[in-house]
Amino acid sequence: MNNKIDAKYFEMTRISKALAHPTRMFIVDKLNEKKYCVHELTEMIGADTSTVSKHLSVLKNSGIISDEKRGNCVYYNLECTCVLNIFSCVMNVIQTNLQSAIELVDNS
Amino acid sequence: MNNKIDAKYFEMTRISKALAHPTRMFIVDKLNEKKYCVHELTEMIGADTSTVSKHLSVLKNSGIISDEKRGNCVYYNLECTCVLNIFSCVMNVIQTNLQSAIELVDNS
DNA sequence: ACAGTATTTGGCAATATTGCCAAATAGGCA
DNA sequence: TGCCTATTTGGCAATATTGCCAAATACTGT
Repeated sequence: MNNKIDAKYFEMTRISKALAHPTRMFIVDKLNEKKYCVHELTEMIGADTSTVSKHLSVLKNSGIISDEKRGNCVYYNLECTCVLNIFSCVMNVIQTNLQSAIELVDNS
Repeated sequence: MNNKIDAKYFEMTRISKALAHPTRMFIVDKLNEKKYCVHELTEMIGADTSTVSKHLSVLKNSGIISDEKRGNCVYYNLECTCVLNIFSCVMNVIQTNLQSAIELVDNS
């Protein structure tokens, strides 16, 4: 795998890396409902504000969400709802695995 | 975020974590063509066999791919093609970001 | 059984991610 | 201006991921 190909796939991991944390998955799920600001999310998540802020920063840098300042608060918005495909994909994987397990039991 | 909710989102990161590496993205992309065995993939990737084997193990444990022994070789198969949605999602994110940048320039 | 090829596993050092605290920055309001 | 709330950033310790080497395991063919 040469450098160019590696760069291509590295670019692609921007999305998967951004989603590779429970808190960030939670945030994406919540932002699919409506816009939330940092302290609202922080309260729901129950971590330090700075921690949540950094998670939001990761999602923003990957291009999945955007921010918008309203007075004292910063509201975050889900830009790419396509990432929600991951959610259904997870269900798909779980079901596929269960199906394999069932067939294994049936054939024994 | 209580333990139960955290467990839910942690479960969901099984997929995103598995895809959060360029080599594993490459493998998924390749397996979408056809089944490949470890030494074929190793040759394409250009890393140590053990390294590739461990990447395959990560993908397998997440349920994305499955393995099948044929004689001396172990062939891997893409079980959940839905993960390919990530690929188009990446393009989507890139385009969305470009669009925002263009609007920013136009309005200045 | 033996040699050769294919793959996995254990171990370890290098690197990356995470989460908290403290401090800095920014806006609202008296 | 000064105080309060909201958010971000720097720093650091704890943890997780990664990649190579060496060794173990498994199968093929002689």
